[in-house]
Amino acid sequence: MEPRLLNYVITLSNEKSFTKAAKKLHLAQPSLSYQISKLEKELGTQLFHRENEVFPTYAGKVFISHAIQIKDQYQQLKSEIIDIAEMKKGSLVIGSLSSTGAYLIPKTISQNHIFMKL
Amino acid sequence: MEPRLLNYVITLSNEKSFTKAAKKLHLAQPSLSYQISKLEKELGTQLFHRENEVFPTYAGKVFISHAIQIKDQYQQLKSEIIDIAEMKKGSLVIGSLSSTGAYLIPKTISQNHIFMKL
DNA sequence: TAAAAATACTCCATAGGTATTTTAT
DNA sequence: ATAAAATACCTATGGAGTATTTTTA
Repeated sequence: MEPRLLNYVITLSNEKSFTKAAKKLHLAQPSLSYQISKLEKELGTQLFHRENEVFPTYAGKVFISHAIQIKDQYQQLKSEIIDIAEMKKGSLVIGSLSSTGAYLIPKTISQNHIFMKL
Repeated sequence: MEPRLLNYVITLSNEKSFTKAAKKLHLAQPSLSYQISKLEKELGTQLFHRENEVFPTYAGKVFISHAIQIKDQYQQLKSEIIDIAEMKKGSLVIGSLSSTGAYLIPKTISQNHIFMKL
């Protein structure tokens, strides 16, 4: 169950229509129908009622509340890693008084296990 | 980035070897190498050092700590939904004194929005 | 009867496999 | 020289598209 699917469910719940949700997701309507029904089969329960409106079942509501959390965590993961990646490319300039700095800076760096590329 | 991939990273970090991790994951070694390097390209940073041992970079460590949390949440999501699915299939027998029960039970059920299939 | 969802099929992207080469000790 | 990772190539599963049918209000 990929995070893409989580988004399908969340969007369908907001739009209350396969056609509208598919449009928002830049997806063909049958593709969305297929993914949702495949997921429902996998879980062994319906996630949505299809009556005059499309709306989440109890299981669907539980699914959605988790889905939102998982989506957030993915987002956090990605942005943290990207920050680290950018950091590696950047550079850090440290300034200090020459008298104390000449001794203290190398010592502090080495004691804190910072990897240096000179 | 599918949850399957999260597991690949976690396992590789534990096994400290592509060959061993691939075996644990019931995967061919080149498939694992491919997935990891593809992920590293996508994120723009290495997740593992490949020296005399395979071990996570700083970015790798951050990734893994998030990955574990996300995996857990997926697990929770799945088991909660499956519980609900099973519940639907089961049945609940309610017993009571006939005098009070005849009046109180239907009233209580209706007031609590429980769906009944008789 | 007119809309929205489901079904049937087709195609293509990519995950994963096997064979092989490269690298590092 | 050996063991492990990377690369090259191939196959097949399944995600997504178009066309169509079914359903329901």
